Amino acid sequence: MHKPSFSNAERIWQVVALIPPGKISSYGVIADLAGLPGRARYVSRALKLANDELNLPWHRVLNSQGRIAFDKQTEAFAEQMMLLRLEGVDVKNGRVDKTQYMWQPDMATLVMQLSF
DNA sequence: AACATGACGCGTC
DNA sequence: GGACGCGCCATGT
Repeated sequence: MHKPSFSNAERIWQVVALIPPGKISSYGVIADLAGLPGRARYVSRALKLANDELNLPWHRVLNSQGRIAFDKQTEAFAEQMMLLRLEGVDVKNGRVDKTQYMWQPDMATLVMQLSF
């Protein structure tokens, strides 16, 4: 077997980087798109591990209910809500309307944009 | 090798 | 809605 070109974390980062401004996705969906079904938890871990200089749009990743995953009273929560609002996403009570904002990428385009 | 971590998801009550 | 249990598993120590 060949050594994989990218680690699981790197693949997750690649997918997150594709979420367009004004749209959101979820940990579970990102895991699926990265070829890691059932590993939503690893997406959160990978985001925590990511270098700031990657400039990932981490704020566009919410939980499966469209809610910000951080506790309401944390700095991270406030920052994520601010970043989302800056790009026009309506956040109410730490939650966004998934039917309105969920990123629904075209598969063919997605495949072309990913390196793995 | 064993163990804890992790910004999760889903079903059930 | 909320609380709880369980599945998930790469990574770091």
